[in-house]
Amino acid sequence: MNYRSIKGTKDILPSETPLWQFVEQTIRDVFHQFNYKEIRTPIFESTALFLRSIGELTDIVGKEMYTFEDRSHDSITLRPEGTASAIRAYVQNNLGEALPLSKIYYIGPMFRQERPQAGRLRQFHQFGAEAVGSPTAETDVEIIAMTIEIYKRLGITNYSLQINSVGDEECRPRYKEILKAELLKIADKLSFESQKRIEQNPMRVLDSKDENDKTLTASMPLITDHLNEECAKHFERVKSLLTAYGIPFTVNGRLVRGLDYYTKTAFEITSSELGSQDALAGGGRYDLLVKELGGKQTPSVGFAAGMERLMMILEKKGFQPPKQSPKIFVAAADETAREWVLQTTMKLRSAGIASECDLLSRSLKSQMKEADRQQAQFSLVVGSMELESGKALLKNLTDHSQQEILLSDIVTIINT
RNA sequence: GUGUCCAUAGUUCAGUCGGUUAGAACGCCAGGAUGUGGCCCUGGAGGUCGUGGGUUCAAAUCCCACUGGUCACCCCA
Repeated sequence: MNYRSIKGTKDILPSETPLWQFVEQTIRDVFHQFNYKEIRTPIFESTALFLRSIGELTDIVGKEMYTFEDRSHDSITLRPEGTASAIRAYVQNNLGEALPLSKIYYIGPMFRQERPQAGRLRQFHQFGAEAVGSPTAETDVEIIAMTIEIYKRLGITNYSLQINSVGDEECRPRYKEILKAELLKIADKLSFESQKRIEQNPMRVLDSKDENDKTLTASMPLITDHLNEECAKHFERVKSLLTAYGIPFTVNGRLVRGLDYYTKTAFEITSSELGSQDALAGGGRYDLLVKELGGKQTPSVGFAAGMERLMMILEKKGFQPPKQSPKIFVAAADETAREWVLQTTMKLRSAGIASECDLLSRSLKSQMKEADRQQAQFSLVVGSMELESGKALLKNLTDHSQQEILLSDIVTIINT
């Protein structure tokens, strides 16, 4: 094999696209029912946008971005996530001037250069939504409820929702100092990775998977106990609304997301059906990002979710998307009928009926086999006899029944 | 980026202590008294055994490197 797709990228084959299309349609249906409108942004942006929004110290920016210089020597990056582009577009196009609240969604490919593994690709697909312009807890909960509605709609029930509040620009730095001081006391006992994080990203240490780190930090102060009044109130409101909506959740005071722009609410949905990459979706509030990217101070909430991970669960459950098969296969019994068959197939298609006929000059038996393989609902065999009499047998391939029909009526018969 | 395991028809796999024509199932193609699919029967096509080196009289089989896949770490969708 001479050429292969790039490591960590995958072809989505004709046998798989029906599932993709079905899932995408379900997602769009939910978004539209929550009145979110689609935004489509370019899949590459200036590198600076991601540095500024995601944060220079995050893993995404530090070691995962596909960054290159184009022929004009501009630094370009393939988007590693969707929020930065969406907010850039929001600011650039002054969407905030047209409406007090913009509810937008996106769906498409993202790129991160990591070592591939189960549930992790270099080109993967995310869907997500942003509610730009609302500070209320009601909006946080709408975003969470909408995410969950998508999984519910697809019959995925085996997930768990974890929430946290990561504070705001006032209480988070204060908490970070307290935490840092505690961590420094035991720094030499922590894992190498955690030691590196104490200075720049101390909250990450609490999120470490290292067993030893976990026990060492078991009694460390949590951000949820150090929120200022506003953040604490907001968090309480989120929790009580979730409860009121009947959405189960657990509070995880150690939850930190991989992007620096989150404030107040952060959440993650995980599934035990997945491998060690078990996050189905994540999101939260980002009240500072719009201003950071040159817009007005605009409180916002959003989430992003992985398509592939969602589909891994559906496949595991044996989920079958609706079939995309022709309604009728028109077969030619002999050479004289071939032209009629072609024309009739075209006529059926023009009438909006998915139809197929033989293009390989094959025997009638082969044509019938093809009709079966394609899972056509009906077959119609036409030869010189039928052309002469103007009648033919229409066969239902599911229940094997046949009925004689007038060739001139074929379109209306199939249409009913 | 580090590590694990793996690499044989289109697919999933078998292939003994290295031994000469590399197999199966499914799929694909063609037939089964001359114009009807699915099941069944018969026949057929299809593999430089991932690539390159090495050991050996002899390598799909043993060794090394590379490439790719896989899973895990890290991190996350």
